[in-house]
Amino acid sequence: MRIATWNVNSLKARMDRVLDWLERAQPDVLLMQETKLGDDDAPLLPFRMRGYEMVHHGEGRWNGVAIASRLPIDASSVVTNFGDGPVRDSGPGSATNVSEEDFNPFDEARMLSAVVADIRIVTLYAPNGRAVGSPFYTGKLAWFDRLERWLRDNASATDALVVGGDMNIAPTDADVWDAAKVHGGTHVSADERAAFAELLSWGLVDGYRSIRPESGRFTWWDYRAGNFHKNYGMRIDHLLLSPPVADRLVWAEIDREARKGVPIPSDHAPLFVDLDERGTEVDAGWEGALQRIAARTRR
DNA sequence: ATGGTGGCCCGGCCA
Repeated sequence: MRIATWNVNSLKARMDRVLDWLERAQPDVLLMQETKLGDDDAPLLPFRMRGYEMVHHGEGRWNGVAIASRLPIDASSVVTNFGDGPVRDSGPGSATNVSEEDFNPFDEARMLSAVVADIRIVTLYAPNGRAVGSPFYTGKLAWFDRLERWLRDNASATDALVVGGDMNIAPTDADVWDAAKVHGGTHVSADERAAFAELLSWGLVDGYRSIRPESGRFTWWDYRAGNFHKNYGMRIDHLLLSPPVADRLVWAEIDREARKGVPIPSDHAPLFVDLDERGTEVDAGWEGALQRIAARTRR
């Protein structure tokens, strides 16, 4: 079973790239972020024609998250915005921006979850934060607090769980091209990294890092200044796996090819994990599962 | 050191 995540930076603008990638990479489940669509504009039919159901949670002009799956999505399991109610409409004709004082990441379409193949999938688009210490940064940290509370209240690390997406956090200095150059900025601050570490201490495993120890592997590169070609990037997109899922992990990869070419693709590359075909029931072998994961993880 | 690019939709915001 292949589970992927990709910040597509406008699903409308990237439709051809995304559909081509589905054909090439054959993910069973694709978590998407920054679709920049309202739900009424979600392109359900083109995905359906390729065998993928899609659930979408959007607001119009910005943000927007989705799950596409060629395994059945349990419609009764869908959760949006941490179950906290509707998000704002940022589509045409609506207010186009909010002041710092009015910024509230919970007004925005950043969280969608559904159960697929007995695994609870969570697709996340974390706030960017803009500048350390700004209200947007404070809101980012509050948003991670809400995520952690939602996990505590609605899930257990003994559940089969994949929490993925554009987290906008590079967990360690090995996840950025130059720690000195990014020091002081968002994505790498101590508080953001603590929020990420909190997810791991709750019980989630960083799927990619758990089996890929090398530095210099990124999921995002700024469009500007030829950063992609210089590999000036950050590993800010993640697939965090609860132990029953992590125990099935056989491979993880970032498809850098998808960041290349014309017309220009998203500034993020897709990340995927491959799981073996065992089920996710590990009750009988829980300790063994944890030991296998620990033995495999090299940090 | 600054500014570089690309999405939204058409002036400026957001990443």
